[in-house]
Amino acid sequence: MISKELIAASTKPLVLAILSEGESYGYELIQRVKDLSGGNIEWSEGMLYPFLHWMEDEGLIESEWKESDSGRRRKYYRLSTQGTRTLKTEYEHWLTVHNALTKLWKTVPHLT
Amino acid sequence: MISKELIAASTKPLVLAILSEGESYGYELIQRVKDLSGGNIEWSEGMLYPFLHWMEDEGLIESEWKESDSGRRRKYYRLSTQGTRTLKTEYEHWLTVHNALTKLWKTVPHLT
DNA sequence: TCTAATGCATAGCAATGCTAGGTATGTTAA
DNA sequence: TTAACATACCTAGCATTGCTATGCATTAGA
Repeated sequence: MISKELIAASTKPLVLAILSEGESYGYELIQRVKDLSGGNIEWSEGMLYPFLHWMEDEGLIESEWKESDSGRRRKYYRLSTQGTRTLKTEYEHWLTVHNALTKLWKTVPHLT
Repeated sequence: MISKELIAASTKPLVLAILSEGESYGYELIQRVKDLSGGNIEWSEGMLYPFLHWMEDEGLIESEWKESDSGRRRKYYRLSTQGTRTLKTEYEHWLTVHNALTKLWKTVPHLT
């Protein structure tokens, strides 16, 4: 069970990176991340929807209601210019921390 | 400026990994992490000390007051057996998330 | 026609992060 | 001498926030 801290830290970069591939909507994002992580990352709707609203308020993503072929209405999100920039800094910050951790892990016996 | 979410997610694995090299104390941990990260990760004392107390309560680390050669008293921490186990699961969880992110980042143009 | 899956939304409060403030000692420079 | 800085640890207290729990609506399948 992945800690809520790690979930909190990875949600923004994950959403931004997925949307960089093309538009998507809440429900699909949840499943995409579950798939990508082999079932280890499970977002709840109550966590993701408010977060998407917040990201939109921050100008990182833009939304549009659309009718899917099934007739169901979905709120599609896409990256804004600002979101694309933020994806890059999120990537850099993650690597900064990852590199610090990697240096340490290398010296730990029986870790890998 | 690294987000508080990313700081929160990385503090536990960083402390555990540093202590796996040998005992250390609060003030030194703060500097060690600053060094390791090229100055990008700056822990505050008000954040770290309560966290170390919490880790000790959880049984991840053990402490001992000692007199340093300079005559100053320091509270030295070392990994417990439980802490060593937790270091391993923290490592695995981090990699799970890191791998999911890496898959996505590979397809993003101009990211690297 | 009942259940499960899809799909979005938020009130409300329990939990918590960490700012801001405090204590104390050793060292260096003026 | 003594001021200033670095070292070293601690916590009260509360503003902030995460997300559980719940609700609504539609479509698919059994």
